[in-house]
Amino acid sequence: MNQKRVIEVAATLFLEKGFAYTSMDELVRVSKVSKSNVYYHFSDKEELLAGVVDYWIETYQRAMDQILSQNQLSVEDRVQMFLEHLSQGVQSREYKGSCPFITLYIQSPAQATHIKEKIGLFFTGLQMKVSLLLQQGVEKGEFRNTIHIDEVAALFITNLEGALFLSETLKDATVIMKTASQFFNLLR
Amino acid sequence: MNQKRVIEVAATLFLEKGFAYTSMDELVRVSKVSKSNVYYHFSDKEELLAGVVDYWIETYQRAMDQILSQNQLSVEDRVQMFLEHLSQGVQSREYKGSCPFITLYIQSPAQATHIKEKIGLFFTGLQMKVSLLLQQGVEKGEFRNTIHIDEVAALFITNLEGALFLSETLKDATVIMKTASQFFNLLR
DNA sequence: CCTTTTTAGTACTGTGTAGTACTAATTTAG
DNA sequence: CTAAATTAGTACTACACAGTACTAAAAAGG
Repeated sequence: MNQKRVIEVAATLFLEKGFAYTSMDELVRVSKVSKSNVYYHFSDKEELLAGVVDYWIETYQRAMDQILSQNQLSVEDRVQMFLEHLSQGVQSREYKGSCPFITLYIQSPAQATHIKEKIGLFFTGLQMKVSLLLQQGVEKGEFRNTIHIDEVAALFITNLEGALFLSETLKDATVIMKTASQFFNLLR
Repeated sequence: MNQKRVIEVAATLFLEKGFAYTSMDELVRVSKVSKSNVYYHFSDKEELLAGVVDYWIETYQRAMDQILSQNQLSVEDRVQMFLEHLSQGVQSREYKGSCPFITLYIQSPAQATHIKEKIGLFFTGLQMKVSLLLQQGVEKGEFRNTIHIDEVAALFITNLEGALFLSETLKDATVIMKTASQFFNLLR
């Protein structure tokens, strides 16, 4: 079970200090798992990074599935609940690594192509989920039926990612909720 | 004039390989400027990074001022011209460092607070410029006059930054134009 | 022409850090 | 009970890389 612990510690260290600026020695110190044991589970630092990416993907996937499937609520309410959840995470990390995927993607070494691909796949999957949500919203009459679902879904995601990043640079998590509510405003 | 050359070479190396993954030795090799001369102009690597950030800020500021001030064109046309320009840059760098500011911000060492602040200021300045543009668009009747200028300006920027990042992960620059045109669609 | 600035070259230092080697204890599970 | 998996500890290696020291030649500028 040390493997899990190492990943969890690395997951926050990589966000708060950066992948390149986090040494294996520090990971050992913070996680209190012996170095030999760390290398027993992960052949090198890059493999650990891959594990961390998987960790964040699973974490976010779980949170999304849990919140977004509450079909009794309006689409906008569900999305806002999820964004509130994200917003909390950003603040609890003190605006470091606001979006784990942006942070890890950009900090991955150039040769770690499989990691970048993994993150790319996550976003294409995300796009499909958002499309389904918008579809629901249109059917329920929440949004006008003249919108182009897939394109607007892409717009939602670009806005979300940009909002997460800007919340970090501006140290202000409210942009996440504010820009989203403007977005929904424009869909009515 | 070697100072300028060093900055220009570093500006692209830092985007394409990453700040932490670009060694001063490689910079010396590529720029063909002697190491002693590099350190004559920049006291350390972080100061060079600051210079690179300034370089990108000036570059983008110039491009924006030049394109966005063509008042005879519609707001949407001007913005689309600018985005086309950005899109070219992304493709010419082969989807590495799509948005220089995201890339440099996230790759800066945690203690480089002045660099992060500089980028934060750039974005607040950008927000004001976009607000003015939207104002113009409303006055010209391009956009409906019920929109909340400042909040929608924020939405535009978050979308733009997100689109730049996603274009990198998806290796598809068209999201930049596509999401922007959806955005303008929603403003009419 | 003389002073200051900019440039080059070469060799070097020191340190941070990823990863290894090896032994041995402890835990898990069949 | 036994074999395999997991964990710890300690010491070590090898190397990349930021930054320095020093000398000296060009260039620029007044």
